[in-house]
Amino acid sequence: MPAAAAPGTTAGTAGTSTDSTDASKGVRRRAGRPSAALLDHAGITAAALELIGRKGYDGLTMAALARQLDVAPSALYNHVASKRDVLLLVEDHLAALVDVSGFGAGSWEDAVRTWAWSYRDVFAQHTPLIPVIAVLPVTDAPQTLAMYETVSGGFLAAGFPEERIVSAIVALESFIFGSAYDVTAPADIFDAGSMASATPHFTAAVRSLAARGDERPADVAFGLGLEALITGLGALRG
Amino acid sequence: MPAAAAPGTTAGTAGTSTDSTDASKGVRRRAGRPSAALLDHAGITAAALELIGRKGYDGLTMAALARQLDVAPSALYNHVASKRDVLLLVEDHLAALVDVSGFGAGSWEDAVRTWAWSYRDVFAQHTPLIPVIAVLPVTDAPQTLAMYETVSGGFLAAGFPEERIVSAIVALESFIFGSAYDVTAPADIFDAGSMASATPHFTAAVRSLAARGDERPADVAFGLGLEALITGLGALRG
DNA sequence: ATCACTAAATGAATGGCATTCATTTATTAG
DNA sequence: CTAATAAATGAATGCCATTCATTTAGTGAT
Repeated sequence: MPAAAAPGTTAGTAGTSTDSTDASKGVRRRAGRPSAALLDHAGITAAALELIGRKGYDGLTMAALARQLDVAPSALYNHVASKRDVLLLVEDHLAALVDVSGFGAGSWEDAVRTWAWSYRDVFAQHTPLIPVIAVLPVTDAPQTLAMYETVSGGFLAAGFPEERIVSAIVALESFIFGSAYDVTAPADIFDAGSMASATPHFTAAVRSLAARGDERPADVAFGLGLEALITGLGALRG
Repeated sequence: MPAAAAPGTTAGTAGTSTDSTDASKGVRRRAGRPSAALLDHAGITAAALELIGRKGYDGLTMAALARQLDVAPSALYNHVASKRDVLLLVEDHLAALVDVSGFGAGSWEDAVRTWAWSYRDVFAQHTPLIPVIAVLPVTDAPQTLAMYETVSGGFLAAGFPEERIVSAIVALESFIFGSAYDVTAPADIFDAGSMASATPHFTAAVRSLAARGDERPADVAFGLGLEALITGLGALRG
């Protein structure tokens, strides 16, 4: 509270006072319907993404988001019902970044490879969304739905029996989500510390993994699992 | 604030007043060191688990946990540094529930099957822990470490090259964590709603899955992926 | 026995958070 | 011209984790 700018109690006729707090640009409307709406889903999504990029998910609060948009926090609730809705907007935006171009182009195996790696990479940057996505009814996430449609089409074209397609995709997705967390895990996550002597097999395994350390451990594990899934699931084709 | 019970400002000599608010049993010490400590890790863990079981993770607040233990919220901070620490205690307790008995008994494949299904089942009931586990340094989670030791030993005995063991376990774990979310997903998660006509392949696939609906979809997907991983990863053995 | 120390409790802040609500007003439809 | 509405405001509300000064009961050393 900089200087108690006497903001007109319950809005007199005071008109144009420049915005007080600290928002950059300057003059803001005091209330009422503006000539063009300040907020919409696209703007909220973009602001949320910028905020996430700058401050991370801890910095994504409704207040910060409102500040970014030069608007009062409560104004957001004219456009989204809850913070969860904001996360859904972000999620659906990200779904469009996943590379599904392989389906319809090369082999099914290569298409899955491209899709899975890019899917993991996108959400490794956004792990706080994973608990949301995992339980998200796809209904109100059109881009996400579009991704599923392309992938399903690819599986169908590759000869998968229709009733196995969703299960196969879910299995891959589960692996992808879990693997996204790995990417963000600290390097020393498997350091047993003082208990190392009590866990000889595990400690040795961790050490010998670290020994040959050109590729990132998370990438090695992901590659290993993904190839296994591609081979195993591919066998379901008719 | 029930009736402003005049709680003795900064603690007079008031002695024995029975606990006011609503805690059941009755007389509680007013301050100072009790004859035996009221709190320890085991008690906190047990209380947290009971609370989670009764109210879910939303009900697990430091205040509720303290109430459960008939203690002031701030007292918890003599034993844990943060709420995250409480979640770690819970996680480590759950790790001990995972069935690793297969390792050292039957085949490697069966051991992995038993382990993976039980691991998934345990954490499907506790998905809010997954983001915590996934980044958890194992150091201060002895039961979790014990699980890894047993599993590593099983892989080694089955002929896995040492430097592949951690990667293989991580791949399986990633799949398990991702799959744990599926179990809790709503049945209609893949209902495309009004957009169904725009996503014909996907919609058809969802429908044909639902058609043959004896087994839970999450279980079908998990079984499919797990068998693929077992086959694929098993091929790494020397 | 006494005394200093310390572990373990208290309860009263603190600051941040999402969300709600009565109110205001510019624009638009009739 | 007027009534309705969409979209903003800012002031609560209630919940949350966490901090802090303070108190006190045991414990170990002298």
